[in-house]
Amino acid sequence: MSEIRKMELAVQIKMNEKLFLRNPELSELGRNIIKYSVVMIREKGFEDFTFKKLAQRIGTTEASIYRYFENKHRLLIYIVAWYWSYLEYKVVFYTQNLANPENRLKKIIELLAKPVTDDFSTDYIDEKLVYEVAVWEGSKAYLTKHVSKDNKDRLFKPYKDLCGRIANIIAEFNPRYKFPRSLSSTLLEMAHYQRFFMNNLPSLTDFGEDKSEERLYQFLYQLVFDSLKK
Amino acid sequence: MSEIRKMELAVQIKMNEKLFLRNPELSELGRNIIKYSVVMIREKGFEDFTFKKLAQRIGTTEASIYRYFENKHRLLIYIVAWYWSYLEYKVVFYTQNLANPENRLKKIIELLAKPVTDDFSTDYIDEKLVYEVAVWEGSKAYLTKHVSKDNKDRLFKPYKDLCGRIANIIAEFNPRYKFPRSLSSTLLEMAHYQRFFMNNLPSLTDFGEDKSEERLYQFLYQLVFDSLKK
DNA sequence: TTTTTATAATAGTAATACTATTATTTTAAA
DNA sequence: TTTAAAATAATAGTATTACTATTATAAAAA
Repeated sequence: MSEIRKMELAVQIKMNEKLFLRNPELSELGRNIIKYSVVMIREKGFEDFTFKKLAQRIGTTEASIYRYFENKHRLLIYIVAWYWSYLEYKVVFYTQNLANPENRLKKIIELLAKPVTDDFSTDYIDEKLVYEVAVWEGSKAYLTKHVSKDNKDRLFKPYKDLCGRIANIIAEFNPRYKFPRSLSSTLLEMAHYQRFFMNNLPSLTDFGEDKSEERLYQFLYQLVFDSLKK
Repeated sequence: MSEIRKMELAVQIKMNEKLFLRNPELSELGRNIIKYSVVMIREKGFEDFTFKKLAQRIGTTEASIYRYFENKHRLLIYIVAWYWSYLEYKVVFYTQNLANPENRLKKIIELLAKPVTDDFSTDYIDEKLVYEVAVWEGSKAYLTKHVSKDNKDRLFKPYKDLCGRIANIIAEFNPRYKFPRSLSSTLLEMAHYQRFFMNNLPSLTDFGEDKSEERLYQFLYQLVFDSLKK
């Protein structure tokens, strides 16, 4: 039974061609590159992660990894893009049955603040680790001098799509609110940053002592709905 | 006259000893390291910035720069810490004469959203450039595997101090609001991120087309005061 | 079966991030 | 004023990183 359900819910994220040189999904080596890069970036941090170390870990060579990704920054963008696509998939899945925008928004905030309940099988990718990589390293994907060039290549499309989708729900909930997109990106960023602060720089938050996911949720909930109260 | 006023308002930021190996303020070479690292990080982005290139630019050697800073990441932390200290100084200066917390908060949001009016002389540091470095590279100061170790060395104290100061004003304005510190860090982060988005990933904001600083200000103002309405 | 094509490994290079040692300048003591 | 000590900076390295050109091997097609 669980086999069948797993197959029904199996997620296949369609990735933009510009994100890679060769599609890593289509070979054992490629899938290993994704899987273990996520593991190692989490372990070492992005700065200490190198293609050489990854190659050693998965029993291949640096040059072979370079045939899949131009460089390690592109690989990071790939992972982060996968994460946002995956999250959008979840958002769509869990909100499609909800009638009014208020409930949809509430559900989204819940997904953001209380993430990663291993609900979809994504074969070779560990979604919990990808989430952590997104929190710790996600901003580095776009905080570069070549952000505009990368943006033209649509590398950030998954993030912008999700942001736009949430902004639409915000606008539906309160059409008179002036900043739906900024509120949406604030929600997305703060879901990550407040969690990072809670765990690592707790005095920047009000839920550092008990590291309470519930209070993080409440903060985001209030932030959004106080802004949208009519 | 302007000479005298300049002297009166000249800012001397006291920096934590752990931020450097040798105090760069105390030598011509040290001051050049700070001044031109800010220039070059802005020009090239932090990833492409190296001590070697900096050494060439200011006519010294790599090894000499290493006598001041352990590595380029520590130099970034120094610059960002200087920025937050400078901003806190400004906050104190511009709010000391304001009686009620509402006006103080309003002033702070103004300072954050409409920054860098060359009001204080800071001799060798270009505050406009430092602000831009803080926006583009600031998060990289703490988004590392050694954030906790760095935090124990109090490297992020200036950021946490400013965050705490604003949180206190928030709590004074509305003592029943539950998340003053998280709202404060959200305000600080979003002042940077929404500006970065506005200029580089405009569809994540609602002020991308006209790049309107005024609307960015309004967004932050509403975000804070809608949360604090009693 | 042979040829083509796809894929991966070998063997490099230039640049980066440092460090140990030596040289020079400044300061202080004799 | 001279000499010794201390502070400061430069030289000359090394190991690692980020990448590339070329060669080898395996798979698919003719």
